Amino acid sequence: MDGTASRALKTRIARRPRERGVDRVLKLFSCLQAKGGPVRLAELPHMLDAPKSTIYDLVNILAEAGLLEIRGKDSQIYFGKMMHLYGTSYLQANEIMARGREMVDVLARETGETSEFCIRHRGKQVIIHARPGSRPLRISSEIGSRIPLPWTASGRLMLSHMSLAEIDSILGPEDRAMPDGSPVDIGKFAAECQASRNMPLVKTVGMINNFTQCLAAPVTNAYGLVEATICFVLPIDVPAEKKRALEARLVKASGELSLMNTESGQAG
Amino acid sequence: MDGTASRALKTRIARRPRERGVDRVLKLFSCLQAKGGPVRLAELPHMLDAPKSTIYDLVNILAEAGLLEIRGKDSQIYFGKMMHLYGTSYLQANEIMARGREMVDVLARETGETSEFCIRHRGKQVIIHARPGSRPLRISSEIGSRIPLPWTASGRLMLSHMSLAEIDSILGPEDRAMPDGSPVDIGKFAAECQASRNMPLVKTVGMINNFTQCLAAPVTNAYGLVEATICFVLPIDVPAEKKRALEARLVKASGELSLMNTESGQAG
DNA sequence: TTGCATAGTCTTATATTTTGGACTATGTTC
DNA sequence: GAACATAGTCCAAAATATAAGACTATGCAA
Repeated sequence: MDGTASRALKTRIARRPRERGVDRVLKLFSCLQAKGGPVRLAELPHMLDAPKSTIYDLVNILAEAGLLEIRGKDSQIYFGKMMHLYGTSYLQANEIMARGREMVDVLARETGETSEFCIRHRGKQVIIHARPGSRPLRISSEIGSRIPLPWTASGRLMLSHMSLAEIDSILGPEDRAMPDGSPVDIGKFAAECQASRNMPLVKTVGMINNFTQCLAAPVTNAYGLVEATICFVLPIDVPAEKKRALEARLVKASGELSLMNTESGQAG
Repeated sequence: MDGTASRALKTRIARRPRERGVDRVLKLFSCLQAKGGPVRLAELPHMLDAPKSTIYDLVNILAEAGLLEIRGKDSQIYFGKMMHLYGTSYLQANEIMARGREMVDVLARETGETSEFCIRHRGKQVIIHARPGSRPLRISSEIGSRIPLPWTASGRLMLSHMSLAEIDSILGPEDRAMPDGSPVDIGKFAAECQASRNMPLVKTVGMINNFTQCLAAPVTNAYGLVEATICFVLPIDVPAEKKRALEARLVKASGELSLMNTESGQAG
């Protein structure tokens, strides 16, 4: 009506005067996850930059459904029992994830090193299970923490089957800078991803910080796609021999987890 | 405007011409949970009695957010990785639930009997973790299955702190009939609930069917409220001595799980 | 008690989501 | 290849959810 781009504007640009309930809900979940613990209901509208009436309405609906819980006289909000139940259902339907979690526990116990199980969500890797090693050094690997894919070995594995265009479309603006702020060269990064295709193990040394290195191995589904990675996070100065042993152990773990059904090898 | 009950009608009666996105999402989750596994996307509008366009739209949004996953060329829909992550966050914030799950595993291993961990959701109990016993008999205790509260010992415990009015408001129409179809006497049921208050153990024999009995013990939070129950599901003919031993074990487990902080005894 | 701050409820209008249904795409059968 | 079945996309209109903000409730301080 008013110009050339009226349709385009309509899609998703600029924060519109009103936002969809579902979108608000997704942001709410994401926010709670980021916080890592209960948040006061009265604080949520501010945190989400959303109207009070909307948030009170939605939270009540979600709490009624058991996806959220409201606790105490100051109405602390956090995930609810149904969220847990649905999450459990996911695990039951995805054998690979359930076994990955267990494997992390086994590896950490066996080796004493910090072990993680990671998946991809959009342009980031998400740690869905982790077990700290017995070393004093505490490496920041909280469950749920998100790291841009270009920062990690895991990230390269999880993108290894994708084209440059796909990779480019997946990375958000905030995923295109390295920890030191320097921009990611997408072409080079995509090449690294593709180079890691079918590799049993990828290592990055000092990429996130100067004190740690990471060993990552792919966990593939029945179609041969990398669904997750299993990793060790190690201090930079691990003795060479120990490192070699850890690498071998990780590759073995990866192989045990991966579902490489020969029959479905050419199904995808 | 048009009569006495216009406000009341506006609230939730009759399926309105349109339904809210959030409500559709909740029904979708519930439906997937009930199915217990992936459902074809094209089938969902029919299953949910919802318009195609709406479901396709919502599913895409939820899949993009990682709460659902779309798999294969026939677009199988099921819960996604983020659902699992959020569910895990719930567990981390609710120590009691995490320990309850572990305890079920311990009890089942130790005794060889079917053990369950249950919570309440509206007028039903929901099994959030279960471990089948070593007996041949398979009792229907799938994780996620829902049973009306009046059918179980657990149900009585979980309502034990409530008044008749509260109990009445919680039970939906479908929760007011026993397995044999006979209606529940709410007054009598509420009395039974209140009688189970502070009981370390409640038993029901042959209530759901004639072949099983159930032992249930309360798991209370820091405020002394019953947040969950831990149970044994046994065949009707367990030797008396064995039964006594199981009862004792369950009470012990219940005590270990329950958080009865003396300091917060009068906080609620 | 008054005044102030924080929390939560309720109402009404408008901006937008939901919806029906037409349309396209894909695959299967004859 | 035509006819059909199934799956998925797109559009414009109507119905209603979101949002703004007034309002009430609660708690605390002076």
